[in-house]
Amino acid sequence: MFSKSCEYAIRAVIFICTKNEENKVVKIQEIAEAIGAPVYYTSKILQQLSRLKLMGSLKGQNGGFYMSIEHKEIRLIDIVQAIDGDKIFNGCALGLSQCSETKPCPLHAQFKSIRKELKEMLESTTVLDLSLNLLKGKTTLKKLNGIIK
Amino acid sequence: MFSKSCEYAIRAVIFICTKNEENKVVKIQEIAEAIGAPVYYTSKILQQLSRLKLMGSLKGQNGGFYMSIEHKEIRLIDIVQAIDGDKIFNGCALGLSQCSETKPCPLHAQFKSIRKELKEMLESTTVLDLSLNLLKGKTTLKKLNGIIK
DNA sequence: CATATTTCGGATATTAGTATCCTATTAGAT
DNA sequence: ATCTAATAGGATACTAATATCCGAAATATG
Repeated sequence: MFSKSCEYAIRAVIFICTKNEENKVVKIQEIAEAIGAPVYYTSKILQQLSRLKLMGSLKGQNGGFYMSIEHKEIRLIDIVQAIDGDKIFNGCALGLSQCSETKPCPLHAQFKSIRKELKEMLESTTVLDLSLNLLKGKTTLKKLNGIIK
Repeated sequence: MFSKSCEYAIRAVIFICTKNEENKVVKIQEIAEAIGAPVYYTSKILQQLSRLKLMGSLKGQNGGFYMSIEHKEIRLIDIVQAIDGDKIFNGCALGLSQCSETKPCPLHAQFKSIRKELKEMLESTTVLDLSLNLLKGKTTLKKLNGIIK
């Protein structure tokens, strides 16, 4: 569904949200460890998100990544779009470039509602929503057990 | 969503269905040309499906691939599963191996109905359904224009 | 100011997916 | 029987995704 990069990105933003109350920054080392992803690779992905202003970053000592109040209102679709582009909800299921409403591929109709539901879900879900559920213990992220005091 | 291999596979089976009335076989050359896919690569994929009895094949002169009446009743899910496995409808959206109903990832609930709809669609759609729509001109496949007499 | 610590960004390595090539095998046609 | 046209299958090449490495830039701290 999503690329591995995108999975890492989503897991990372959720984790950062749960960790940083009032703009406290989280180091890449801690993030990668917490979400079970390779450190250097994760750093590349977060740099990308940072460049797009989907999260904040601070260089130097005591630096790291953070999600401000505004960042926490970011929708999942923005993260997905930043990393994977929009082929998931816009591209043809059979990979046909000319597929459209007027020239539909054989699966076009069947995929329509699925795409729609997926897109609406990604549009309506904020990073904050997900991080709150995580903090409440309703959901789990790799190695996150124990951060809830 | 699907791998390129899987896209080719689905396009191919649909095309073969539209072409072969009463078990007439279609050559790989014609199939690949019709669906706009590389010949050798497509042949590998169809060999895979043939080995799994998801379609038939005949060697030698006048050989090729075909879909018998029984093959036409094959569900899309069987093709997808054969090529891509079941991670699309069973795997965790965030790539977490331990994600489950009791230990859900932060996106588990949101994805539940999407997965379900996708799976049900793939389970209920037969290759024949899709090929019929194609023959009726309701849908289009690359370069298929003109085969409808 | 110097140092330590962190992200940034360019370069490289590894792996998996996609694509091609070639020989063997099969079976119809001559 | 031989020849020809097709799939089968092993081997190889190419490409994109994933993962790692390292030096540069920034910034807090002593």
